[in-house]
Amino acid sequence: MHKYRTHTCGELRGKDASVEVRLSGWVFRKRDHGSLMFIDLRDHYGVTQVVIKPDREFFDMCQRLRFESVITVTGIVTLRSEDTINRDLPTGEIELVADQLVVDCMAEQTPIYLAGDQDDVGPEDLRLRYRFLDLRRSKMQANISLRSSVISSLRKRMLDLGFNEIQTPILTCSSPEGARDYLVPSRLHPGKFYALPQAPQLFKQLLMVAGMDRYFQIAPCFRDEDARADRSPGEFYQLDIEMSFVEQEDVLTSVESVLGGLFCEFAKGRKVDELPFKRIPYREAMLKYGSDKPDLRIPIEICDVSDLFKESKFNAFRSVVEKGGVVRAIPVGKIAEKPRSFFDKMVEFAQSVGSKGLGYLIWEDGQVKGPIAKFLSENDLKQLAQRCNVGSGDVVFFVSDMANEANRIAGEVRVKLGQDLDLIDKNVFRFCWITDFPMFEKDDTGSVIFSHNPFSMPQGGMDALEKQDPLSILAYQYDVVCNGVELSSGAIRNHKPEIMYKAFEIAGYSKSAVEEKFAFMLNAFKFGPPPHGGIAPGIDRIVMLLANETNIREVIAFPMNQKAQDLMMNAPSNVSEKQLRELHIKLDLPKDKAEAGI
RNA sequence: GGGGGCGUGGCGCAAUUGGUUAGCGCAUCAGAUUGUCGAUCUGAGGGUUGCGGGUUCGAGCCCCGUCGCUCCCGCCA
Repeated sequence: MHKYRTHTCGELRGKDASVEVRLSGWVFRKRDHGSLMFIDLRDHYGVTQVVIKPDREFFDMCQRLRFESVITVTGIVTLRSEDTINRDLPTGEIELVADQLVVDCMAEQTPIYLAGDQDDVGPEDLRLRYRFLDLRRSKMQANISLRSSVISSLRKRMLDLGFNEIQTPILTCSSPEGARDYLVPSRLHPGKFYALPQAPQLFKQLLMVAGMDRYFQIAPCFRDEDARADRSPGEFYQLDIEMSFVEQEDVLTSVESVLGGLFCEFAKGRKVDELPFKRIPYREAMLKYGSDKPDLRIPIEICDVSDLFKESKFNAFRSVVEKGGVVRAIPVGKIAEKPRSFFDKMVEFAQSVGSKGLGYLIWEDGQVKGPIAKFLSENDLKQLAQRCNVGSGDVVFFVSDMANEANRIAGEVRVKLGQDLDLIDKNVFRFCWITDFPMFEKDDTGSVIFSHNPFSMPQGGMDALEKQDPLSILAYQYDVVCNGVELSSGAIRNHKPEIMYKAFEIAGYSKSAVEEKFAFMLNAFKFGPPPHGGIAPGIDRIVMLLANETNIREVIAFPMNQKAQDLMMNAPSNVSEKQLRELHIKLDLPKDKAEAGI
C-alpha cells in the first residue's frame, strides 16, 4: 500500500464499504467522546469522518491532536447505520474506522480559526499574512480551483477560434503614457531601467504588424497605481486579445462568444444573457444609466426632462437649465406607499454623493404629491408622467445639475434605489457593450485631451479629425460590462501614422513630441501594418463575478493588500548594500521615510 | 495626495456612552463523557484596551499626535 493516501477525502461512497483504504489529510474537526472519537479528515477534495475506537493504542495520542495537524489513517470503509448518516456530507454514507494512524505533522495552534463558519473569517491582514492557512478554507479552495478552470476554458475557447497564444516580454521598457510603471534596474547597463508591462499593448500590436493575425495571452500586467475592492494593486491578469483585418463588430462578436460561452459553462444555475449582447452607445449609457458601466439588472432607466422644467415655475431646476444644465428623471414603479423616511433617506443619499438636492413626485390616488408638486402645473405633470411612463403608484426622482454631474448623481441614485428596493436579480449575468466612446474631452482648464485611449481609431478617420468639432468625434472603442462591472476595454487601433499625428495634434502634441514618444510604434507602422483591433478582459474580475465575490482578493491565491504589500512574503522589502552597489543605486529618501536597516 | 470607518487576550465581539477588579463566545490547557458531525458538560490559564501625549478625582470611552488595516475620491491611456 502507498505510504500516504489511496483515496482522497472526498471520494469514498457506500459502494466502497468494507474495502481497506488509506486517507491523508488535515484534522479539520474533532469530537471526543472519551471512549470514542470522531475526526473529520479534510483535504482539497472533501471531508471524511474517521472513527477512533477506544481499544486503539493511538487513542490517547489522538486526544492531544491539534486542529490542522496532518495525519494518515488506514482502516476499513464502513457503512454508517441509517440514523448516523450525514446527508450534508458527500461522504456521509460511510466512515473510516481507524486501524493505523500516523501523525505526519503536528500543527501549532493556528492564528486563524478554520473549523468554524466558512463566512466567519478574521481580519484581512491576518488572512493575508497566513494566506497558506486561509487558502485551506473550502470557499478559497473552490475560488482558486474555479480560477484554474476558467483560465483553462478561456484558453481552449481562444485556441478553438484559431488564436495563437504568444508570450511577450515581462522585462520591457517604460511607456510614456498611462499608468505608473514598475521599474527594474539593469545590472549590465548601469543607470538604466526595465519596466514591467502595464499591458502587452505595444507587443500585441507589433504581433499584428508581424502578421501573426490572431493573438491571445493570459497576460500578467503591472501598474503602480492604487487599489480598489475590484482592482488589485500592482499586478493582475488579463485575457489579452488582438486581431487583424477586423472591424469593431468582428471583435465584439468573437469576444462575446467566448465570454458568453464561458459564463454559461460556469453559471451554476444562474442565467446568462443570450448573444449578441446589447450594444449601448456611450452617450446613451450616460443618459439612461448615468454610468459607462451600467448594472442592467436594475430595471430603472433615467430620462431627460430638462425641456419640461425650462418653462416651469420651479426656480431651482429652471435656473439650472437656463445656465445650460439639465434635469434628469429617475422613474420607479410601485413605491408610492413607501414611508416618508424612505424618501428622506434617498434625499440624504443624493446629497452625500454631491447633489444639491433630490426632488420627487408621487403619483397616488389620482393625485400627484411630493415637495416639488406645488410648483408644477397640471400640464407639466401630465407631460412628465408621459415622458417617464408612470402612473398611479409610481414615483419619479429628479436630479438637476450640469450634464456630467447630473448623470453621475442620477446614476448613483439609480443604483442605490436598485439596492435598497431589492431590484437586483442575483441569479443573472447581464452583459452589454458600451460603444462609441468620445475620442476627446475637455480637461479642467478647457484644453482638449484624449478621453480614453489615444491609439484608438477615430470614427470617420482623417476626415473627421480635419472637419469635425473634436468633442463630437467618436472612437472605435468599446467596453464590455457585466452586472455593473467593467470587464474590459478595447479598440480598433489607429494604424495610420498620419491619422495618429493629427489626433495627437488635436490633443496638443507636436509632431516631434509624438515622434519622440512613440518612435517604435510609428517606425513599425511605416512597414505595412494591417488594420487591427483587440480587447483585454480582466481574468480576476471574471472569476470574481463567477465566484460571486465583491473583493478581488478572494479569487487571487496570493494577493497584495491595498497598499501593494505582500504581508506574507514581506514585499516590498529592503535590499542589501551589496545589491544596491552592484546596480550603482544610492537611496535618497525623504526624512520621514528614511528607515535604517538595509 | 484627500475623505470616511475600524483598532480591546490567539480569533470574533461586549463594556449601560467618563465611574468598582475590562466581560462573553470560540480556541488553548486539565478533567468527565461510546454515535457525534461547528458534539456536550465542569474547571483553569491567558489583557500595558495599537503606540505617544493631554484633559480629569477617575479614560477602553473625550482631545491632540502617530502607526496599522479597510472602503471611497484622485489615479488606473
